Amino acid sequence: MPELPEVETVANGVNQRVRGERIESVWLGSKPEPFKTGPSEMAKILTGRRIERVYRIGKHIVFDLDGNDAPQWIVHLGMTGRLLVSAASASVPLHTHAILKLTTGRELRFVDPRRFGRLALQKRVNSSGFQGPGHEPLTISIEQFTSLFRGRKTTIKAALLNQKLLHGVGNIYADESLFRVGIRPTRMAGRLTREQLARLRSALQEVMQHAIAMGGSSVSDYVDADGVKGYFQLEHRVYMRGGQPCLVCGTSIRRIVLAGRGTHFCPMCQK
DNA sequence: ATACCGACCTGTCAGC
DNA sequence: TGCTGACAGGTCGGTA
Repeated sequence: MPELPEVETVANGVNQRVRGERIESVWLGSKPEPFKTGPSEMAKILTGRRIERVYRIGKHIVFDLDGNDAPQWIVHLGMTGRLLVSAASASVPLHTHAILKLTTGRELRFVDPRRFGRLALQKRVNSSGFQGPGHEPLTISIEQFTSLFRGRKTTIKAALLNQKLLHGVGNIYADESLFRVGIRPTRMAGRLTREQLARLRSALQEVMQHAIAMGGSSVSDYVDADGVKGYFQLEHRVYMRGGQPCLVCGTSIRRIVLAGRGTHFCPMCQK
């Protein structure tokens, strides 16, 4: 489900609702567990901690916890993960894998039907926290951005999805940003000009900032921390519009499979 | 080192 | 109505 704008929306929403609260008790269920750390160890470490801050790095949601040498709690939503702040009396959805009971009586719940999501504890190294695998798309400089793709013998679509280069870009925003700059997803990343890459960086940042402002894209079951849908899916110009007319020129939008993912583009507008 | 491909899961929808 | 297959926003491990 979630890419950078959706994860940002969820992280901000959770931060506003649970920042400063203490974790009273922890329930971790389901098998096989979507946990990198063993569930009993994770529950033990989380219990009693105060949540100091919740924020996004790449597609990861990072929980800063109080206490000396406290690890960070990392949540990855996978494709269908949700992180909800609910009243304890609210019914527990199917596929709930974790419940953190907070001192205010509310619960932080992790729900994930497809179980592609992951929960992990991350030790701080030299007091520096979780860094993520790649560069942050919203703040990367033009210089850094263009150097990421230099000499790369793969398609620009695959390169955009590679989390070790940029983290946070997923299938929707890769397709949407490439459409907005008129670049075909099949183009070799290393063959793009510096000028094209500079425009791609701007388009990626604009489309993601716009999506954050609209609460993310709700394509199937994405919702924020209150269970509210985003609206950016109404702004999609190519994603999931295969066979429909291009909004700019009217040509039928093509859908192909690239890097194992559904890929959408306008054969007229994108060269 | 780098890149492709299938696997991991469940749910939904189109087509028969 | 009910079955089957294709597809879904992500990542990982094995293989080339």
